Amino acid sequence: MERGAIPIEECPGGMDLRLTLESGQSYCWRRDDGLMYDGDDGGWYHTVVDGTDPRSAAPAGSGELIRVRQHDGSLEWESTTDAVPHLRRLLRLDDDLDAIIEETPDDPLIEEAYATHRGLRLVRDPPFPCLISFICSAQMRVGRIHGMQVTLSREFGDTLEIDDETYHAFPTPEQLAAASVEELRECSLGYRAPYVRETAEMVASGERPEDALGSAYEDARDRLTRFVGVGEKVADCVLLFSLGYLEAVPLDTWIRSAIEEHYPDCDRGSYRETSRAIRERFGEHAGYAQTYVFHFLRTGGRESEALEDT
DNA sequence: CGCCAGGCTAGCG
DNA sequence: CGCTAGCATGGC
Repeated sequence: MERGAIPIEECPGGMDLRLTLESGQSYCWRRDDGLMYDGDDGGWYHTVVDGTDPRSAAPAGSGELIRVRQHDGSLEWESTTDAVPHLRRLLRLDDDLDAIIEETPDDPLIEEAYATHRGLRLVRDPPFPCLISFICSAQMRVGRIHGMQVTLSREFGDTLEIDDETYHAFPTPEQLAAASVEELRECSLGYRAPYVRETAEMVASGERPEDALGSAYEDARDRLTRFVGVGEKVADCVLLFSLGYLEAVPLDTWIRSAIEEHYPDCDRGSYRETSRAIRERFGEHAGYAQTYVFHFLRTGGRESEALEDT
């Protein structure tokens, strides 16, 4: 495997890998020890990325393994390829956190969240895994959403054998579309199983989530809701955590309670209008403020400690 | 046991 | 349009 390191100084505004990968925005990374939300700084995370153009008829098993940990002032990586461009893309290492925080409107809750979890970056997950993982997220806890993605990868994804270790890629649309609803239910998907299957079929037949790119924000959100199991909230998650719409603010139960408590004037009844009001309040990079506030509220304002298991 | 979790769909008025 | 019942599953 190739190896390398990216100094944290090259990440404007800093970087906290554990916060970034365990704050409930990405379900595309695994800890080596199999546990999320536990363990010390310095642990290794890994993911498998497409090694080929997704539009080509790629042969199975063409994925690239990327392993990374934060250690000694840098992001150390090991990979079957040059991981640097992948890490820059997936972890948004070029985002200037200082500038983003500076441009955010003055607000006590946002400022406390930024101060507590400094170094948390948004992610740029691959579109299909992001879409499926947030379809699975409906009425589900963060730890279990992660477990569902692990199971889906193990049951339906390609297998990579590297240095006597076994890694699983997230299943392709074709692989998930070929699964039966019963098989998906056995992965503890519950009533989300038919949603996942039907959406996988749609993507396999050519309607891809990344086709929303280029549309204005609300048009892109409307477009994503064509997928089965995708409403406005899940669409916002895909826009923010995969497609780079940094103004998206997913209105989940935590943010709704924050609106009720801290921004009651932003509650306009409908999702669309409340979304407009809170985006106006949070500024140009509203999605960054949302992600910090979400994690801050979900962890009860604590700086860092073990949260949930599985 | 009841309640809740990064909600959505279908069916109603 | 808006409103709501029903929906699987597991942890506390």
